[in-house]
Amino acid sequence: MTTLADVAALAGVSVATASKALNNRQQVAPTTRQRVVEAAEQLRFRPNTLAKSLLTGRSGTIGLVTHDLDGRFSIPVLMGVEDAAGTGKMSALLCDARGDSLREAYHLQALLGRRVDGLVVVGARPDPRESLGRLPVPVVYAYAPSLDPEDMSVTVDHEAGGRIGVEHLIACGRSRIAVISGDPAYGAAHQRATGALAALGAAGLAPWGGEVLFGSWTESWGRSATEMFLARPDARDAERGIDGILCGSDQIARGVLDVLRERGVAVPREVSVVSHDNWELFATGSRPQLTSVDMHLEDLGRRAANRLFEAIEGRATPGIDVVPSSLVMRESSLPTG
Amino acid sequence: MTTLADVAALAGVSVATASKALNNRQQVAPTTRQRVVEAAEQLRFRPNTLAKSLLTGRSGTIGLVTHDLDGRFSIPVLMGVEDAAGTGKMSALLCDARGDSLREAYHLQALLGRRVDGLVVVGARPDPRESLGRLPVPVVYAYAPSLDPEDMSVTVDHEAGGRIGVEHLIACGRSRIAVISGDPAYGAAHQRATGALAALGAAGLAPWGGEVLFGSWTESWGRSATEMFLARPDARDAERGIDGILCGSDQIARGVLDVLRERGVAVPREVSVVSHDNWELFATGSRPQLTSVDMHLEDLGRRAANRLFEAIEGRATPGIDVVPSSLVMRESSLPTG
DNA sequence: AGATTCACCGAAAACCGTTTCTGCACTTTC
DNA sequence: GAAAGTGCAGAAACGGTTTTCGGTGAATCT
Repeated sequence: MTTLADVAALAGVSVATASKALNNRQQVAPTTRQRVVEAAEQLRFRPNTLAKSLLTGRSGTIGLVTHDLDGRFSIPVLMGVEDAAGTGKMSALLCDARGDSLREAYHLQALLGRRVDGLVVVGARPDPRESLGRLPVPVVYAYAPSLDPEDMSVTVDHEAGGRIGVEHLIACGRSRIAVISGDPAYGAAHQRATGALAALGAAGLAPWGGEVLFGSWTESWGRSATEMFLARPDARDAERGIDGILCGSDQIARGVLDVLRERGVAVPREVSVVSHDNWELFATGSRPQLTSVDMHLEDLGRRAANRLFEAIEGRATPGIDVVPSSLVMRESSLPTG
Repeated sequence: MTTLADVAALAGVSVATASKALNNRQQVAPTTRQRVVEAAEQLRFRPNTLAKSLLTGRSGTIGLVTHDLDGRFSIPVLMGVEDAAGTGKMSALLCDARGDSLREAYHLQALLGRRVDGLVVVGARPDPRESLGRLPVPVVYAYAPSLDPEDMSVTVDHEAGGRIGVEHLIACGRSRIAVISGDPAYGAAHQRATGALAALGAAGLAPWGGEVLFGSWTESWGRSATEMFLARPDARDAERGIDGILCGSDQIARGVLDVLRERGVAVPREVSVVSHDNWELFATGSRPQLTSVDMHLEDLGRRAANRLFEAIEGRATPGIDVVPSSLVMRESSLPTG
């Protein structure tokens, strides 16, 4: 690897001058600058970031600790962070703790040893997590917020997501709306349900069947729940039957659509279906394509990164930042007018 | 951040002794070593990796350049690399070039500036890619091999995958096997088909319908292809009809299953279905669950990383390393006996 | 007792590549 | 001929780790 000294030697100047020439500083004659630049190109000189880090005390790297790299939700967040870092001359060190706090601690130590300027911790699920406590560098919790309100967190507004979904169904002229949520062990399942119930209540409605159903995030649960609904005597009644279903995830919706199709229920004419997550592959692969609530996870990742960069600059902003969701409309819901 | 000097001061020794104590060197009395270790723990001392890197010329980091972070196939490879790095005291700097060679070049420069010890380049699709040429550090191409045979590459044996799939169907007692491949723009689509045809030929068979169908990797194509097959007059003939289908991907298989189900074709009794990729979510969410060829991508990533580490140690091994696939059996194929 | 050996430890320097501070020489201007 | 400015080089600093070398004291040997 060529060093600045090599460049300086080739250009016939001192390292000091070479440094100034390459960094567009004053006190260098244009011809000299030119000679240095040419020498640098000729030698394919790349300044050693590590050495600079020593001077500035900044490594220009952030630690990216994830908990389910193979999961559906971490990746978009990661992409957002990586994108924000790349445009800001920062690089991200990737670590996968796989949900294990021991692995997390191990990676944390390794990252601190590398003198990362900050950390983004991406949770495996949206429920709040234990804080890492005071660390020598700022930390932003993404997706899963920290339990400590003094920490910086960026997360999703699941309640608003549920509300948006129902409001859209109502706007489609639906009023007998069933709600099939996901795994009750997840806070998000409840929050989405709460938002949905709030929107129903605001319109003077109650969920079809009287209550929200909880199960799991799977297609299989979507199928079971739908069969349970259809088993009720008034399910397909023209006046009192279901005319809309809000699903806790695209996978659930996928199961729902399968059963509706099998039973000859027309979607969206007879029943409109709206789901959460907007997982392209599921949402566009199904028949009909799914209207779904998008959490804007990549945006969430970008925000997390930018907040971290601000904190590194000394402008920390404690508290939870909530990224609003929005609806992506497709065929499974039929908007009126 | 605490330095070695702080630790030495607290332990009442010199930095030299503290260094020797913490690095298990000779010339330190056991009691002294103990004092130093305790002081280090008390102060949460983490040696500055950057400072050491300057001395040794090794940064202990590798660059991880991916081309579709949100894609299905990069992630498992990434996980494998990250896992191998973590156990080997290395860290991975993540970059997403998003299929753009300009972005790739930019990230490459940034990584070289950070003095990474090596690079793993993960392709977006399995087709061979342009070599990056001679770089000051070793490079391993993962998933998408390099066109230059002197480079180090680790990739998938798609032909064997196709063979394995057909051999399994034959072992299930099937002999009238249709092959629905994916996007013909992908080499993998052809290689999988070639392997399938070879296995059929070895058993004295030809694909049902006379040829392999190419389309895209989508569910929609799986549905269309199946409908085309079923539209033939002898499709469901007891003697000459289809009794097995090999699909180019789980998504295609998903579409295939949907149509078979709609048409009342029993899977696996009447027709056995085998697919590629073993994407858990698709393979286990379908009815019946899919038998699928697994590419062992995480293993591929681990191999790539380990080969890179060997190259960094000076033991480079040019050439293409092919990771064998294997079958994961589920309900969609009915093994006999 | 005096000499020798040895284990243990500390001071100081080297080291990595870059930036920046300080000062010197030379030129231009009044 | 003094003052001001320009262009450049030398050397320190950055933050650690490691190494070299020499010194201390205790134990062993003569």
